[in-house]
Amino acid sequence: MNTNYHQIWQTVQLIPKGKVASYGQIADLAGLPNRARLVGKALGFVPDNGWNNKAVPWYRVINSQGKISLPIGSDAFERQKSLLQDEQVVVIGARIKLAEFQWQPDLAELLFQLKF
DNA sequence: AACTGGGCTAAAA
DNA sequence: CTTTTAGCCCAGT
Repeated sequence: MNTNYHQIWQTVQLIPKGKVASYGQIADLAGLPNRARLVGKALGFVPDNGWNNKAVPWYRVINSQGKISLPIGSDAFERQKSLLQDEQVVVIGARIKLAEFQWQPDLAELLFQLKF
């Protein structure tokens, strides 16, 4: 697989349970500025069934407006919403409440984990 | 070598 | 609050 995808998945794994981050934020932290769309694409490849959905918590990534980016009412949307709610994240409609952008990574720790 | 369409964004209306 | 607009970048085709 693409190196960029690994960089992205790796960064997404750093989002703590019960918190969320935006596509752009993940792109920046992964060292890929201005590539939010790539993050969306990369997350689309993460299997959401069984064991793997906890290895890479794709559902903790939302858009810059604080909302779930998937089409409202789609299966994928409902899946993301319930996975977030399982972690006590409040979701009203597509909008995330209480957990918006509250993930503040420790930069030193982040860089360490990314093996920079 | 184009061309296209995305799980995007910031700013403006 | 919402929708639009105009940038944006690149993997896949």
